Amino acid sequence: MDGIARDKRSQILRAAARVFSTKGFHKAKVEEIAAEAEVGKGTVYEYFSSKKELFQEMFKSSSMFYLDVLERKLDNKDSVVEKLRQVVSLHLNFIEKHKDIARIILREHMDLGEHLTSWMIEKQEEKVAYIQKLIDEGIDRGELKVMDTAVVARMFLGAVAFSGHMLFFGQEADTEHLTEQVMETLLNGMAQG
Amino acid sequence: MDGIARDKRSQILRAAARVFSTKGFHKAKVEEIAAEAEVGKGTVYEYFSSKKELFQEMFKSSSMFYLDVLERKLDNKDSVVEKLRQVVSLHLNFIEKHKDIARIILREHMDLGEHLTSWMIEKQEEKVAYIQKLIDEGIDRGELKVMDTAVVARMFLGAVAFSGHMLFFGQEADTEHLTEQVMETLLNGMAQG
Amino acid sequence: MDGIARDKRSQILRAAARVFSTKGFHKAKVEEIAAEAEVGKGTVYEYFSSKKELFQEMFKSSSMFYLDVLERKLDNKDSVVEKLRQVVSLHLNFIEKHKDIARIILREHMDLGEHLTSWMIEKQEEKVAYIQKLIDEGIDRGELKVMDTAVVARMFLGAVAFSGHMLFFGQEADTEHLTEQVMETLLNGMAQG
Amino acid sequence: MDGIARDKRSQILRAAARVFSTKGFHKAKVEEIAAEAEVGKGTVYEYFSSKKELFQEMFKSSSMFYLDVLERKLDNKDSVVEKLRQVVSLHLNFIEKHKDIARIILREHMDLGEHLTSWMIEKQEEKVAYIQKLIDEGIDRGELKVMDTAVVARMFLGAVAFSGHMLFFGQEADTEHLTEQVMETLLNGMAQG
DNA sequence: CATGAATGAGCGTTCATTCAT
DNA sequence: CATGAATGAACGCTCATTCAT
Repeated sequence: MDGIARDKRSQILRAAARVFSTKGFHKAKVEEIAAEAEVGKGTVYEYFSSKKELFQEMFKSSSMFYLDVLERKLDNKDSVVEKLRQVVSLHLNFIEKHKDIARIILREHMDLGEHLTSWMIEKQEEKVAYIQKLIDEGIDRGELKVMDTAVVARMFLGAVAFSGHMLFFGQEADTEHLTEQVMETLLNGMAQG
Repeated sequence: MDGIARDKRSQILRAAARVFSTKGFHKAKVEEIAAEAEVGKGTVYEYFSSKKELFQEMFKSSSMFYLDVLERKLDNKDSVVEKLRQVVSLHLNFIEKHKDIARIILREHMDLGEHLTSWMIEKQEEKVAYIQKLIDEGIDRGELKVMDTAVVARMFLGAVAFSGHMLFFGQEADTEHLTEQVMETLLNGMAQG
Repeated sequence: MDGIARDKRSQILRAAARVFSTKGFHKAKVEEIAAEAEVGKGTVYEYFSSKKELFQEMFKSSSMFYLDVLERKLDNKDSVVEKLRQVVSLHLNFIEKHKDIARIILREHMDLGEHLTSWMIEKQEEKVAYIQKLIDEGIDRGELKVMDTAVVARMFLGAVAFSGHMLFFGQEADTEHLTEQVMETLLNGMAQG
Repeated sequence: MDGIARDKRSQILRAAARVFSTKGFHKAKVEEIAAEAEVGKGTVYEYFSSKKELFQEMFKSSSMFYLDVLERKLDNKDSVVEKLRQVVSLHLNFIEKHKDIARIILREHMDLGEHLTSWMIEKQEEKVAYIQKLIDEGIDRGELKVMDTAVVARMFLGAVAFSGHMLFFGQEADTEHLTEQVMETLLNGMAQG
């Protein structure tokens, strides 16, 4: 009655992550999530007022976890380049380890109604802002070139996000190597000479 | 009796693009698409056997148009770098001009049932393959460094796709400038010196 | 433009018989009947005001044809027993030759809305009345026993109708032999001695 | 909370019997059956996966009930003639008491899609086989004449089924008397002397 | 708190019927 | 007369949400 199960709420949250990531928001049935969580259908509504809220909460707690790990690890890095490398590495390792949740984060552009979408766009913009701040810092320190950081921050995230697809579809599954490839290309470019 | 209305099929296709891009697949009602196209609900089913097929056809014709323009413009370019620049430029201009359709293409990672999703992933992988081929060619010609082209092709597309978000959310709306920024960063990297 | 096709009306009627008998009333599509008749869908409505009317007219003309043959053949028979034998024989031969239409007549108890049903019940009661009259005549002539003719007329038709199922499902396909069996049993009963 | 309402499932089944028998399969609306059963539309689908299944289950449980009564009553009869008389009597009494369900069993030749029809034909053929076995037994015991039992079994059922129409349309409503009439005619025939 | 039976709004789809050509 | 493109009323079914126990 404790230990693994801890409390019903996170039990449901974990089940939701599994089901939503497999089926997507619309195809996922509340009943199935309840079954997966080994609780009654009604119990889900004790903790979450709607399917939408359940999704948001699940997404929020996943992201939070993700961002928590990120910020903790980045604090003890000096060089911005190192920090960026950490972002890439963490992102790819996160995907590798939590394919469930990752599938959702990769799908961040999902089609969902009004508030939900705007809330997710907000979340995404937060991430952009975070990276942009990092790049700005890198320019100040002379580590990075002067660039349009708003654009480059988005490119950075896009490049990292799509490179993560390799872990799903590609044969390439070594996150270490993948991180190097991504950083090398982002830092020094594709051009010869 | 001609001109604007042209034929019902493309009338519906255009309405579908507008509605699907605004509401997403699941929230879009067939009835609303019909109303938007100024035809009866039944008429939609004269031309498309299901909502799913309507979506696919709309998506297909949009993509086709996009890829058509792409391939035509790329043929008369010599340098691979120039070709890649064209890819970026066309992508961003396409977004700028067809925000409706673009919203959908940007959402390419949507959650849709079985076949639909797999079909779209296929489409995406085609694009990856196309870019990868281009990069391979660039390496052969000595224009680009030796890289893991599978990874870099994805990064390239991710960087371009996300940079396009600027056109929706950012203040930056000059595609010319945006293209330069993106290419400069991708070719020469972010690192100083 | 003449000869086989004769006129559109009967062309449609024949197609209707084929399609209705194969699919039943509800599963039959007006469009399919039109196609089968090699006319446009709209043309059907030139001759019949609704699907229901088309069905009725088709049924009516089939029954009429059936009853016409019946009455003509019965006039030149003296004995009532001979007349009843003719009824059985004609019924079974009609089934054998026009399986299409027969399938419908066998299904006379179909589920159809209000008027249609009541009209068909009327038709059936007409047949009952006809047989009842025949049996009454037979009793008057001393050929048949005194019986509750209302009941026996129905039994007679029921026995004949169901025996006709043999032609669809059973191995027995010789209508001559079948007629004898049916008449023998109806006339002399099942009981030994 | 018990007694009349018993359980929802049979509540729906009874309502279905009433509505289907009045309107037939196609004209009956699931919503109306739900209303008749005083439950929500969705509740119907808690117990039956489709309208078709609801119909089948209703039909099955009706038939089962009918055949159960039949077989129980027949066991303690010695003479085959008595058994057949019981078949007739039970059939007619069943109709008299359960006009709802009877209307359906009388309509056994209904037009319904694929499986449903074939399943009902099967059911009918079972009944034929049952009667045929009975008649065979009667012949063995010397109670009945030697006849083509496949044909006669069908005739028997047809005669009984159609005689039952009297209870719906005719003035004759005394099942006792009706049974006698039917048996007398079937056993000893219509012919004088 | 926990449950799951009951609910009904909502939507995709069909197809008889109409009518402009 | 003949046509078939266009129409929309109608219905089966799903599933998020509620609430009596």
